[in-house]
Amino acid sequence: MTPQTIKVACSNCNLRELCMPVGLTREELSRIDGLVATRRKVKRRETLFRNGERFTSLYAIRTGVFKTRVASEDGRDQVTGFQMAGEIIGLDGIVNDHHTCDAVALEDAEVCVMPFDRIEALSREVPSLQRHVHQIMSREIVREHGVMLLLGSMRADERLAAFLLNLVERLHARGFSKSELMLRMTREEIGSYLGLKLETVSRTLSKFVDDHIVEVEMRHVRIVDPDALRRMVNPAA
Amino acid sequence: MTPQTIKVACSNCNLRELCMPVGLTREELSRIDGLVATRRKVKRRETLFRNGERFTSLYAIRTGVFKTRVASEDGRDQVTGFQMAGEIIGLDGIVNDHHTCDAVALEDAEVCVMPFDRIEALSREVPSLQRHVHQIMSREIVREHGVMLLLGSMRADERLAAFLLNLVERLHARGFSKSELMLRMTREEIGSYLGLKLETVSRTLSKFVDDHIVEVEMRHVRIVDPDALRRMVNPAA
DNA sequence: CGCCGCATTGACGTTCGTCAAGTCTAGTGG
DNA sequence: CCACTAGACTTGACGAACGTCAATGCGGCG
Repeated sequence: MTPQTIKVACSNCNLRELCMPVGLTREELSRIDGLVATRRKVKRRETLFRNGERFTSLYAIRTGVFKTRVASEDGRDQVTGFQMAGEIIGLDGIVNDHHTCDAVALEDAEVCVMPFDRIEALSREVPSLQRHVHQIMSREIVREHGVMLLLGSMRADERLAAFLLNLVERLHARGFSKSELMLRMTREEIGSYLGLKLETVSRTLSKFVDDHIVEVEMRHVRIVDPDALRRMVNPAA
Repeated sequence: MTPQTIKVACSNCNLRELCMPVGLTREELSRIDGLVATRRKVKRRETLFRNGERFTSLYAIRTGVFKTRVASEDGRDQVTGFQMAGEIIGLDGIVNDHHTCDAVALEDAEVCVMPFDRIEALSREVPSLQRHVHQIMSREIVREHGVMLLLGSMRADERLAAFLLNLVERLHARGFSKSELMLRMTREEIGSYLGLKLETVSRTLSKFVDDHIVEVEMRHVRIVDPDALRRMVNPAA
């Protein structure tokens, strides 16, 4: 076994508790080591894939944070999500064999490239991988339901509260602080995701600071009163 | 072959050009005839499944229109989609073995019940079915991206225009008119889907009538100037 | 025939977007 | 190393779009 093959093996990956191999037995895990064809580095501001490009692979994020965005032919665009280590992107490309959104690295990043025909072939042989692929897609559908609820029925402060709680929770699952986070995206990108203008994001953040709910120094956010944020998202609880 | 088995066979279904069997060969089609365990009738206002219920099956709509909705613990709820003949619902339940939204019939309806373990088993044996299941899920993800774009960046009139065009296009694919449609949902349900209040939906519809873009008689809508609607959704084109 | 849910319309208020000015920061090149 | 610059962020004043509240009309169902 060369160092190279060790390097791209899921069975050795420190993200295996979060990523593709979750819930697989040791034996299944070794069977899916062939999933990752290669790794790919993506520099800050560069795209992993773009709207219109041919779909070939799903990507598991190893390091870095991405945004995905869709655009209508006129200038309008919408950030559809922010993705971090262990999350899978590219699912949009399956239906028409071409991607329908852009994936842009918000910082230097690295992904595992998983050719989709390999995923499908292995899924036929490893039922728990098949189930896992279905779960990943279903999870994305459910996540988007939540975003629709947010965009369709929440005020600016509620949206931002939900956003911050979601980010810090996902970071915490990756071993980072429960209360402190470094934003990898601009106010404008946050606004695009939340259906707000950047000025509204900025003003709302400032209001949170005034209310001693968070402390903000540019991209660095410390959540002082998480319960206040939770009450905004869900007044009942 | 009893009449009963004929009745639930995909290979005999008049929706096979729209539904699960799309793109399958005759031989593959006969292999998936076992997919549908049974049919189920759902009366107007009744639910096919509810948030929290155990997930067992996907459902292919044979007749009728459904809405799906998510709710937060406080009263807020959001219609996440309207589904009609040939479309598949229940995908939200895969990830956690429980449904996370409600599916409500907007008129008396009938669905084909497809137990998910059967779908997975057959998918392993029939690659084109496997591919098709993946496409259905990916299509739902892409659809939701479009809704996010709508909710995040469009004005009320643009949202309503996009909604009407989308509905009439899907109805046309099912053999109905290109320009006339019967709404199966209330103004409030449309508003919930579009992130608007029912009064705004009503006012915006009235404005379309004043501008000779549509004719409206309660639930009955006739699209007089589809290009005007298209220009609202996409000013560039 | 009467009732109730659905829809329309108007008056008014709130929230958020727009426009503009000014500050801060990080990165670049002298 | 520092000055410069472009991009990112903040803040204020104002206006537009949409929500809220309320009155009224309409139509289908029992």
